[in-house]
Amino acid sequence: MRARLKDVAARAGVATNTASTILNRRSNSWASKETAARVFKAAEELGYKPSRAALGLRLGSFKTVGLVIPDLHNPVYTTFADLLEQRMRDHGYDLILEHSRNDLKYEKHCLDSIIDRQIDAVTYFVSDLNTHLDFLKRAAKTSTHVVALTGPSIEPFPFDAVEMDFASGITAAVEHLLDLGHEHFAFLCALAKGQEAGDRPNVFNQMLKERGIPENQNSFIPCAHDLLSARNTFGEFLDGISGPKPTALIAMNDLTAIGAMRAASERGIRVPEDLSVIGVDNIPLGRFLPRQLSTIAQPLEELADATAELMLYRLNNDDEEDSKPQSRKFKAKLLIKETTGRVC
Amino acid sequence: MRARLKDVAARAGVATNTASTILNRRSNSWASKETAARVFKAAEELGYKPSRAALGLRLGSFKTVGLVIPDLHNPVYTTFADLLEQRMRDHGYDLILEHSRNDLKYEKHCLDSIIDRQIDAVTYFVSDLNTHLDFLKRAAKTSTHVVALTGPSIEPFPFDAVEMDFASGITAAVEHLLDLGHEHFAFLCALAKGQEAGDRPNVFNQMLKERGIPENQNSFIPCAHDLLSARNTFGEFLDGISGPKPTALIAMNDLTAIGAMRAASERGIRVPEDLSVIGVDNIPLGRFLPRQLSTIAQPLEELADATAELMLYRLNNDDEEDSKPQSRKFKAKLLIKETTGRVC
DNA sequence: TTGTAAGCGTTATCAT
DNA sequence: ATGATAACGCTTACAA
Repeated sequence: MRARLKDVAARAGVATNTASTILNRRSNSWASKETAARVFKAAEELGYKPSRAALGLRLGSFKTVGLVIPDLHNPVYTTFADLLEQRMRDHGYDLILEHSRNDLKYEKHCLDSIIDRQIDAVTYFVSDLNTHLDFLKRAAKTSTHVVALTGPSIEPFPFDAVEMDFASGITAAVEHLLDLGHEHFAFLCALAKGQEAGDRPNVFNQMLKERGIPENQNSFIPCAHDLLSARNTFGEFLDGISGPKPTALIAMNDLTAIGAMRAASERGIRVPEDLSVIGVDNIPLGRFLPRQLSTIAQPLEELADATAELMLYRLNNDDEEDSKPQSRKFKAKLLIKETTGRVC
Repeated sequence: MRARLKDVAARAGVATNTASTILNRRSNSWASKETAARVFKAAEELGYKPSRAALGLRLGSFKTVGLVIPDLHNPVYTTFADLLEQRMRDHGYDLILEHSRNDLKYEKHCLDSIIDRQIDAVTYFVSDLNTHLDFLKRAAKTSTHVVALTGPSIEPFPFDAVEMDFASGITAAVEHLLDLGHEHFAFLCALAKGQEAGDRPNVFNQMLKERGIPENQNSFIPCAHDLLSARNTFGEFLDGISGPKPTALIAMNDLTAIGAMRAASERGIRVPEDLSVIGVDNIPLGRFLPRQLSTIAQPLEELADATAELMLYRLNNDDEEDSKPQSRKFKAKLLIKETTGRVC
């Protein structure tokens, strides 16, 4: 059987609590060096590890934070998870990773599971604010700290948030494509299951209209988050198109950009000669494709830093519940690589 | 504050243990429908969730299993993790995912952390058997069940194992390349930090020698697991080579194959015209590259099935500690796609 | 310096 | 049918 503190104490010939005090190097321990040494030795010999269950029960915390990502297979999220884990571990917290499979229903399940576990804090990518406002409130009730990873909000966000603004990056991308002479655009938008496109098409159309491109020269193509869906959706779009094909594609994430490029290549469409492609995320993989993927980059390290910082602040100031929600804002940057070119 | 069972009982006007019995639908509960309904209602209203900490302490288990993967950024592992998670969740177990960053030292840390958490069972990719034989023994002591994901072992493996045999797949790959007329081979081998190449080069040389290719026409190139290392290592190899360049490359995993192909493309070497490439793993991504990646495929779903099955068997038969270790064996299969071709 | 005892939230045993 | 009570392993006053 697993060794308990009691066993360690017995073997060292002290009382249980004495062993506890010594092992935790509590300041009120005036135990003799000798005694302390005996206890450490006993713990070592027995391979003693404190029971997380007992610790959790007694201390009311597992020293663990949660991260819910939409997609375990998208490198942008695993990269972020990795970064955040390192930062939290440096401060003595474990990170539990859940993934919601790009499904709003399942996301709710993940968040519930996080709360169940009495995790100290959670951070997650907010796909739809309304859907989760009730979660945020419930989390607040069980005193689970939340840091939301979200788009920019106009009103002050009612919870701690790391806000990522893609708008300027997308605008820069469009303007860069216009400079290259492109006039026919496609916009591939990865949507979670159960998520609506919302006003994204309008935003896109509006942006182009302001720059002299009429609405009938733009195509808004909703698809799922995975490679296969991107390939199929964009492929079917290409096959079904009647007028002139788009010469420029902006994909809402790098992974779908890769899927779309495959669909193009299957149809003899060359990138970037026939089609310029810009993704979003700047996943490491993008730099290792035969053509390095042009992309709108998220500053992942800074996002992880900010997230860790906000979490740790709450974790360390558990008392001051009333303090104002904080937010950190970041902007995406256009990164031109090898999948964009002048229109032929 | 979070609602406790005591609160639910109070609100329903019953004793704590009665509430427990009812909520868990224990068979000895002869509670009246009325009482039961009241308890369920109270639990609902209070948003009652049992405390994992208390449950863990009382039941001695968290109904959780662990999976340690070498690399969170390699789709083959996240795919496996996803599959295993689904299967375990179907049987009421949560999956905790750790990644050891392809570092033998850190892997040990991960495994320790798993044991610490009083997790019921753990499965992990054995990179080096000797390094971890002591872990396996220690796990046995704390009655943490282990299923090892490992290469084929000659002697019966002393623990439950899912054995993956790549040898026949690699042989098939070599023979296929020979059929295509290749005579100069490179072998890119991803090694974990702290891991030795062992007899891999010899196995490789021997296999080719038996088929008429002298040793000086083979290159064994060790590298790390990541894209960047693969690109740099293979790039430097290409730059430094004096005699004829290899026309065939077998990379020990798809990710490094992608990195190596990038290095080739940067040097104007075309795939497959100038260089045939075969990876290992059959990651989904491989099918969405401009050239679909030829690969040696692991049957991931079957591996996940087998792993889940072995784990669940131990979990459900906690008593029969003495029963023999079991193993399930699988073979990799060659999958020819678009990155292999006749030598020009 | 060390020991005693209470308590964290739950389940299980035994009375009632 | 239901209720007291002990126990899981640990920390932390407080007493000695």
